[in-house]
Parts: sequence; structure tokens; C-alpha cells
Amino acid sequence: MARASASIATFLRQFRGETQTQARRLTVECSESESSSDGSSAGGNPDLGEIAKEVSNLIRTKPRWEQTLRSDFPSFNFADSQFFQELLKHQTNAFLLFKFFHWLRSELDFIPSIKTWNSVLQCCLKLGKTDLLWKMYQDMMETGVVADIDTDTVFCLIDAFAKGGEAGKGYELLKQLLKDGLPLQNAPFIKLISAFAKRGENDVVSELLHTMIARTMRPDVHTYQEVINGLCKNGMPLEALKVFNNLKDRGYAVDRVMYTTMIHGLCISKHVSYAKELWLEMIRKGIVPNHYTYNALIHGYFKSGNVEGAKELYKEMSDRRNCGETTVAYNTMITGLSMNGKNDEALELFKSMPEKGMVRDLISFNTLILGLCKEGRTVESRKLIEELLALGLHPSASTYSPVIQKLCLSGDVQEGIILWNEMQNKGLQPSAWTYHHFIAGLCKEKGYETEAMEWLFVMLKNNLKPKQSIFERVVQCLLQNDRVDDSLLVLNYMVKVGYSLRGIVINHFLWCKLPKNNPLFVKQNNS
DNA sequence: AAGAGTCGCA
Repeated sequence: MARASASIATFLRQFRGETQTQARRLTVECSESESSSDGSSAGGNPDLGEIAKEVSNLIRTKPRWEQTLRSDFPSFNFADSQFFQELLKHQTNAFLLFKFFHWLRSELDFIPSIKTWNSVLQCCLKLGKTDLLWKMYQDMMETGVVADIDTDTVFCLIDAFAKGGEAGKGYELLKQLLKDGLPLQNAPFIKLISAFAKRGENDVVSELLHTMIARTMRPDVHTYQEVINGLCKNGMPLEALKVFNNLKDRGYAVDRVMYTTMIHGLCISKHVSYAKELWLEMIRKGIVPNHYTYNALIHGYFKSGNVEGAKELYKEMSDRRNCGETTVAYNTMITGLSMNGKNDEALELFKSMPEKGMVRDLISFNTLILGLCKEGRTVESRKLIEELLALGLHPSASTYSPVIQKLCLSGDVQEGIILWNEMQNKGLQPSAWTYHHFIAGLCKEKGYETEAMEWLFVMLKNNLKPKQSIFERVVQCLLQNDRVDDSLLVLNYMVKVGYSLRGIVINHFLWCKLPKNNPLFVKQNNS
């Protein structure tokens, strides 16, 4: 593995704000990477694997292994890095491994080599714990291995940046590797492409693809799958389809996941006919649709109003593939039915779930509540919320939002306030859209202008941008209650977030406040 | 080896 250059080390220090690293200590395992890395089980000590297996079992089953381990293996050197590598192979529980790693370092003065550190970092990534990774990385830098950092380390860091929403920093690192002319693999490219594609930053995605191609690294189907997924999620399904067709023309083996991703992307943007074409094409090629594929197309049919088609497909999935009786499949059906005004059918399915031994999850509840609210059935929706809480499920903002919105729209603001408070008490953050409905509802009700203003400020504090019309509603509402100073305060905020004064607001002022002593108004009256 | 799916977007 190539050692990373000094410039990378400097670069990394800038990123995470490390303090000066300590003087580098001599490592007891300095020769590890040269001599023994290739022969982990064949070369060297044949007992190592066996002992690793034993120790692995021990730390899994014995509660206080820390106290007895050394006397259990009196002459064994646990601080042998090869041993730790062996242990990594046998230990599947990463947290236990971290505990052991910590024990080695604190009790036995174990000084891990860069290879060991890399394995630890990879473990963090596997667990999806990027915060833990950065903590480990900090530790690692403090032990002074900074000069040993190799491309494996940097790959881990790039992955962590990509996963942690800092793809930009990851890309900077990759650029540094490129500049240093170090040998690269597909992996870091794929992670970054995936991250940028998800964010819809297509120019960066194509830049990365071009870099790969220029370095004769052939991006694989998996890479392109991320690209296609990103394009679809960002509302560019037809561009995704172009990439997809282009891949087929270039002889890539397009598999079931690719087809499913593409079909799903087309379905969510209402291009069902293209999706159906692909569906037939994959069957012609002998690729059997699985429950992901079925659900995607069923959802697409419902979305385009083809209820019969969706039902037929569902029946086929149940009869021929035997995967109709799952929570996901039912949720898809419930969503689709209530989206198409068939709430009673959806309700029936929903009610039959426990009888059939299926678990109803939050999505089952949320989708049904949404559908019922669309028809104004807020009483039933509230009952569903009670039921969900009784089952011990944790509601989300979209559990409450549709009910609050409907209540506010239909003038039942009092009930809306009750639910709003319940939602606040559970620490759920409403969407900007829900705030709008709620604030508008408060404005409609007499005597709630202070609340309306306060919730508008809460929105701003939570970095949500209220619509201009909501600002104006609140201003109007305040003026009607002679609260000129407060209305000016709200206007001030409105301008601060980038809106300009519109005629409507000026009219509110003219009508409500200014006529009495405004010379213009007096003049007009006289003339 | 992994990758893909269910909740509205006014």
C-alpha cells in the first residue's frame, strides 16, 4: 500500500484541526507491513489463528475477561499486531473489538501500526459510525503515526466524509491523492460519486467519471447505478434513462437492481409507460422481477391513476411470486388506494394486517392518516394517532401534519392547537408547509395574533423560510389588532429574509393605520 | 460484495 505524501498529512491536519502530533514513538510492530502482511495464516506463527479464535470467543462470552485474560494466556504476547489482525477476522461484533482494542492500548501499551489503525477505521465505517471514526482518527494522530498514513487510510477518510455529508472535503482529499500521483482504486470514486449524485451535483459527478475514464479506470455498473439513482432522486429520470440505455449499448451487464432502480425512478416521476417498457424488457431477458421491482411498478401505476393495473400486478406478485403479504407490499397498496380516493378499501387492508400476522409500522399509519385527512376524516385520523401511540410506535412529523393542516383549513383551530402542542412536546419538527397552515389558522382565529407572530419567529429561528404571503397575513392580523410596532417588526424580518414590500402590505397600513393623520389621505379626501 | 422499495411537495 502506497504511503501518503507529507502534503496529505498537512492537508488532513487542516481539516480536522489537529494539534501538533506528539513526537513519534517507536513502534513495536514496525516491520509488520513489509514482512508479514502477506502471510497472515501461512507464514509465521500457525497458533496465532487458533488463539485469536479462542480469545474472540472469550471476550464474547466472559463478562470480565479484562481481569483474567492475561493469566489465561500467561506467555502470550497480546501486543502482537498480527494477532490483532487475526482477531479482526474472527470477531464479528465490532463493539467488542473496540473494547479489546482499547484494553490493548491502555493496559499493554500496544502501539498499533497504520495497518491496524486502518482496520479499526474500516470497522467504524462498517458500523456506520462516522463520529466514532473521527474520534479514532484523532487518537491515531495523537500516537504519531501521521507519517505512516497510507492510501488505505485516506480511502477510509474519504468514505467517512462522503457518508457524513462532507463530500466536498472528501473530494479535496481525492484531488490531493491525484496530484501526488498515487495509485487509486475504484472505491473512493464510487463513494464520492454516490454522495454527489444524491445531492444532485451532477457536474461534479461527471467530473469524477471523466477523471476515472482518463485514468483508464473503467467505472463499473455499480458506479453508474449510483449515478442513475442520483439523477432519478433529483427529478431527472429522462437523463437517467439516457445513461441507462447508453450503458446497455456499451455492453454493460445491466442486472435486476439496475432495472429496478430505473423503473422506480421513472415511476416516481410519472413516466410509467417507459417503466413498463423496461419491465417487459427485463422479463424478455430472463431477469425475474422481485418484490422491490413489483412494488416500484405498483406504486407507479397508482401514481398515474391506474388502480386496476396496480391491483392486477399486486395479485400477480402474491400468486406467482408469493411476496404479497409483507408490510411493505401492504403499505404500497394502502398508499396507492388512498391516493386514488379509495380510503375504505385502504382501511380494510389496514385492518386485516394484524389478522394476517403482519406488523403495521409507522408508514402504514402515516399513509392512511394522510389519505383520510384528504377526505376531511380528521376524527378517524385522531383515533389512528391514539392507536399508534398505544402500540408504542414513535410518531413522526408527518403523523400529525396532515391532521393539523386539515383542522386549520376547516376552521377548527382549537383542535389544531391541541395537536400542535402534542407534536411540539414530542420534539417533532413540523415542515415549513405545516407551519404555514398553522400560522394561517391562528390568523383566522380571533385573539391568536401573538401566537401567530411567535410561531413565525420560531420558524425563522429553525431556519425555515416562511412564504411571503404568511408574513403578510401576520402583518395584516397584527394591524387589525392595532399592533403597529409588532407588525413593523415582522415586516423588518420579512425584508431581512429577502422579500420586498409589496402593494398588499402597504395597503394594509393605509387602510388600518394611516388615514387618520396622514396628510396624503386628508388631501385626497379634500380634493 | 453491494446496490433497490413503502409517507404530500401544494
